[in-house]
Amino acid sequence: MKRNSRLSSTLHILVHMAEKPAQALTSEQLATFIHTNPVVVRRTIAGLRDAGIVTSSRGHGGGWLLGRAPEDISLAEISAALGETLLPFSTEPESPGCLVEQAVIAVLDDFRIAAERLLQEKLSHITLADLTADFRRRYDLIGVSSHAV
Amino acid sequence: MKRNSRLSSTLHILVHMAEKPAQALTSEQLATFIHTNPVVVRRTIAGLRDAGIVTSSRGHGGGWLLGRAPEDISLAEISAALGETLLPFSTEPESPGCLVEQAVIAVLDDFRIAAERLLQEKLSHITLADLTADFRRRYDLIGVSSHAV
DNA sequence: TTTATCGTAACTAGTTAAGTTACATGAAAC
DNA sequence: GTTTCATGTAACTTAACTAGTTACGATAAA
Repeated sequence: MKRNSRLSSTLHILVHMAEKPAQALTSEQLATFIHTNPVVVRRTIAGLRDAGIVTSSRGHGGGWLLGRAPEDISLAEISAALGETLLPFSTEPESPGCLVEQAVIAVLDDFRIAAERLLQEKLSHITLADLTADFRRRYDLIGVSSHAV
Repeated sequence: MKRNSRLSSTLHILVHMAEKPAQALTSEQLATFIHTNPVVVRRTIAGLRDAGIVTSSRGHGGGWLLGRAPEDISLAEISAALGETLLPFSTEPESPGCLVEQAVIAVLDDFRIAAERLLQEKLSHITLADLTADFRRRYDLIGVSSHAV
């Protein structure tokens, strides 16, 4: 799993879970999907469990399941549950008392807050169901072309 | 200079330059503003010179000057010149051929492109002049309160 | 009781970016 | 023309972050 691909890796995992809604998938299985380690998976999606997006169960036959219907899981929630920051730049003061810095931070913070709200709004309209639908389309296309050839 | 604060540090520097439009400021001076090393400054704002946002001159009396009026320098240009990525997540394929991944990347890429355009648009409306104006307001406020006390 | 699974702490390794040193290049001042 | 002051840049060091790994306790089904 590369740097900065936690969101896409997590979505990858979730689509697989959505495709097998009745079957608990183990961290081991999920890890193979994104070519990584089971512990990394558990660590990465621990936040999703806390947010109710997925559930986990221990012991024999245990594993991971979606916590609710794919239509009710938005990318905004997933991103937030991962603790991802939408905008990469920081606005932490480094020279408290410097008026120039204060002005810079004020303007940048205004932008950051507005931008974050905007991105969150956009992400809240994309659901896991949209992703599975897109996957299904691709899957069916391959099927058709296989028949054709 | 902390991680991820290249944009705000650079803006800090630029406001100082805008406040002394006739005086070439050395990397040494700029470095003290943001508590770092002259070489780090040169490296950081090298891209701004290539973009014409600032100019530099060597030798005795040399240093850095704004390349044009603060009203004509937008945060969008500055951010771009720094090589900053507005959105932090990657959409690089890691399992080419996996339809799930393709679906995830497709949806995420659509979002990323739209979001980037949106952020850039917003940033293009904020200029260095806005920052200096904000600084001036704060500066004058302090002055007034000093008089009052 | 055994086996399969998650939860989590602790450590290792790889990557990135800042910080630093060193020196060549260029331009003004004397 | 020599000295001084600046940038440009390569090369190295250091610090921080994060993925990856190992280990083991807790839990639940067979």
